[in-house]
Parts: sequence; C-alpha cells; structure tokens
Amino acid sequence: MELSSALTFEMLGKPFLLEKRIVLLHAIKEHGSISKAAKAVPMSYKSAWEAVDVMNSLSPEPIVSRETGGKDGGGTTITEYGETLLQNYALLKAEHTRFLERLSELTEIQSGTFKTIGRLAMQLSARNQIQAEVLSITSTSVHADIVLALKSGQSLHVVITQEAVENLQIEVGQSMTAIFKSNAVSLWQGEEENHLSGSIVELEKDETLCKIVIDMGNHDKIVAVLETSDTTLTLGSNIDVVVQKNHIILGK
Amino acid sequence: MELSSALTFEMLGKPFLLEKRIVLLHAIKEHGSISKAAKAVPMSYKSAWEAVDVMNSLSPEPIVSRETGGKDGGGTTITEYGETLLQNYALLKAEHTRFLERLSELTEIQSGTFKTIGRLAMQLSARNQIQAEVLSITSTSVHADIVLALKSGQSLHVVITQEAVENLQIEVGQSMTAIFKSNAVSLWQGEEENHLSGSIVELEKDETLCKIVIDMGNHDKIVAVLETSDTTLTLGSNIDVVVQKNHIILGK
DNA sequence: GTGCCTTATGTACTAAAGTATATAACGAAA
DNA sequence: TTTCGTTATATACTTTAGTACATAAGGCAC
Repeated sequence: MELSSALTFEMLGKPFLLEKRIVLLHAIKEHGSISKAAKAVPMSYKSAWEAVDVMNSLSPEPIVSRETGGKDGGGTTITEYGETLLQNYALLKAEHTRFLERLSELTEIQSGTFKTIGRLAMQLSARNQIQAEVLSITSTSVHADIVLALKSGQSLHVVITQEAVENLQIEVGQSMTAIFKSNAVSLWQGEEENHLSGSIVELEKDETLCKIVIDMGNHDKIVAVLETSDTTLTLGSNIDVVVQKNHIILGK
Repeated sequence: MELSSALTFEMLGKPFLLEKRIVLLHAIKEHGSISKAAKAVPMSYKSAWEAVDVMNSLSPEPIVSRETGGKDGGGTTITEYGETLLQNYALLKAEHTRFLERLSELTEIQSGTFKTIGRLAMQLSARNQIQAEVLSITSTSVHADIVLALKSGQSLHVVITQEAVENLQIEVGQSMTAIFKSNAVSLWQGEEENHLSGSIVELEKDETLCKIVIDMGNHDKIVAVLETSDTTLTLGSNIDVVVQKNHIILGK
C-alpha cells in the first residue's frame, strides 16, 4: 500500500496551480510558446491555452505574457511573478513530498498497526534550527558523537544516543538540522568544545538578561540569551560562544 | 491563495482509498446497505457498488461483507479489517491536514516571500516526546514558565523564551508536545522541581551507564540515561526522576 | 503586399466517468 | 408459495474533459 497526494494551490475556491499546469509552465518557459509547449508535454493546444488563460485570469498578476504576431509570430513568456510562483510551488511540493515519505515510512497498514505516528508536522519552540551536514559519527555502545559541518565552515559536535542514530538512520554526508534552545548558548571561555564565532546583528538588553542574535555567515544565525553581567556586548562586534553539545537535538 | 491536497492510498498503482470512498464506507457502516448508503451520500447505486467492488478486490482482506437475500433482502457490513482501515485513514488524514494547515500558515504567496519554510516534517533524535496540555503560562519580559499537565496527572514545568510563546501562539488548554533528550533526566534528590515518578519497565546496564524506560502510566514513557554508579536500579521498581526544565523544547 | 508562425477562437468528435433505469437472482419470513 | 428489500448486472443516456482540426487575426521581416 502506498500513499499519494497531489498538491494544488487554489484561488477563490478554484484550482489554480496543479501539477499538470506546472509542467506546462515549465515547458512554456523552455520553448517560449504555448503551441510548442503543448506539443512537448504533450497535450492539445486548446487545453494548454485554456489552462494558461485560467491561471492568468485567476492570478492577481499575470503569470505569463502572451504576444500575437511579430517576427516569429509572437510567443509566450513567463513573467517574473510567474517565476517566483514556480519556485514557491517547487519549495512547497518538496516539503509535501518529504512529509508523505515520512508518513509512508511510519505506516504499516498490512499489520494494521501504526498508532505510533505522533506529530509529524511540528512547530518547535527552539529558536535555533540550523541546517548542517554530517561530517563524522563516532559511536560507543550507548552514545554517539556526531560532528556537523555548518554552512559557514564551522563545526558543531552533538551527542545523542546510539539508539537515535539507528532510528533516524543518520549517515555521513546527510543533511540534518541541529536544534537547540537559546539558553544552551553561552560565552566562550577559551577552552570548551563547540566554539562558534560570528558577529552580533541584534541585541536586546534588560537589567538581568540580554538576547542577542549572532550571524555566523551564510545565513546561519544563532539566538542566545545571556546574563547581562556577563560582558559588555555591542551591536556589530564579534563574539565567541559555546553550544553545549548534549543540549542539541537532531532533526532529519 | 489556499492549499489543498487529497490523500489517497494506492494499491498496485491503482487508487484504493480516496476521500469519496471513505465517505461511502462510513455511510455503509451507518445504514447497513450499499443502496441506502448511495442515496445518503448521494451517488448512484452503480458507482457505489463498483467502488465497493474495486476496494474489496484490491484489498488483501475483504473490507465489507455483502449478502444477498435474507430477511431484509440482505445487506452490507464493514468487516473488522475495514474498520481498522477507516481508523487508520482518519489518523493519517488528520496528520496530513495538520501539515497542510501549517504549510498554509507559513505561506504568504501574495508577497512572494516564504523562504523561511524550514523543515516541517521532521523526525527528531530526542527519545522523549510527551503529549500534554498547557495548564498555565507565567510570562516575564524575556522568559515564560509553562506548566504542562501530563496524562498521568503529573505536571511538568518548561522554560522557553517569551518570543517562542508568541510565535507558537501557545495558550492555556492547548495540547503540546514536550521534547527532551534522555540526558535531561536525572534522579530526584528530594528537592528539585519537575519531579516525576513511575516504574521501571526497561533496563539496560553497562559498566558506566544505564538506560532505563520509565512508565508513568497512561502510556506516557520516559527514557533516561543515568550513570550506573548512581543507584541500584531494578526492573519493576518505582523511581523518582527530575527533568531539567530549561532543557525541554515545546512542539505544537 | 506576401510569407510566416504565433495567439485566439470555434466546432465537431472522442473517451471516461457517472446517472438513471430496468431486471435478474437471492434467501429469510410470512 | 408469495413477498420484500437487497445485491448483482446490463443498457442507454448525460456530463465532462480533452483531442483534433479549421479558421481568424496579429505583426515583424522580406
């Protein structure tokens, strides 16, 4: 038994973007005309024209610009707005596909038991969720020490149970998400492991506490809440922090 | 712009369970016959019969049992296998709906910017993921202390940033998931907050470490990794542990 | 103007799915 | 045996979506 589900955008209750139309739009983008695109897909010119017409009239801004006559008889091109729409659809679809895969993995309908679904689409309170690649896995019988390579080039050590490594089928080279709370971050004293550095791009002080956002480059940011007495922090200055490696959760 | 997506189970590449058929099955369950169900849905008897026939022949076990003749002319009832299938579909569909809602929330296609999707369908390394209800929220300007009521009746304090409370729109009465690593659990010394008790249902010892699973009742279980020297733990005995409240992440 | 290739539009046909309707078979109960 | 409401099955019609094809109109290049 398999799961399937087609993602469609709707507008005013009418189907707006569906898989077929997306394929058509990509073909138009490639060939520069509705007629050639229709042949390439393949589908009849009329259906293609109608699909394009519906999309354009449903959209607040035109998705394609059509021109009749001219050098090569005219043509159809995707507008900038249409391009971003295509990108957005791809993003959402990728996430949707991921979700379905995960759902399928957890599903054993044959045996009738898959109550252990839990929450798949969860929104987390942890402000720090950083995408990174698995560099190495060092296992003992109980724990595993995993080294992640951040986009900025810095590395992050994570300790999780060996059981979790097996459950998530974590492998070297895989892309994972490191999740930790802002209170798992503290100032670097010059010795500890998991040293990360960056510059302060946001700062919010209180009498006792101080929330800072650290940019490590490549769009990787860390949120930390420190005690104000800790130091004199200023916007724009460099900072060295430590993330406690056994406070980090991995997500796949 | 709205997102929509119909979940369908497939079998041998053929659509097996789809929303329409699920509705029909529920009607059959209620009315006890295909003909009455078809009227109630409404749809033609033929379509209904064909749908039932396809499902039954695609399924490894019959979903409905049909009988012709007899007291009231016969009838159709859902088999036990069919019932579990309905339940399973409902479960998966609920999760799918949740996912789409979350996806929609994060989507602002009008403005064209929704790159901050991140991973929605994430599988976490943390072994402890406990469903609980929000009892109270005590906020300061930076942090919030949230008390959760577990199914077993015990309560759990969680500290997260006030920002996270707003982002997740956490409210009293809501159902949330408390997530924490097994190393956030330690033995209760008789004083600390977040005291939880239960009985040991699994135990795995090592020279230095000890993995235990604690059942707190109502299917709530905690996994903890402690140092073996800590105590003499035995299977079935009661145990008191503490979960560090600032190591807990909330999921919605 | 003529040629050319396209968009734009209409019409007839086709395939698939569903509806409406009729009818046979079934089997317990009166 | 008759009655009854159901499943099972066939046939004709309808609806919908799409295909195939024909034709007008646009506008640049020659």
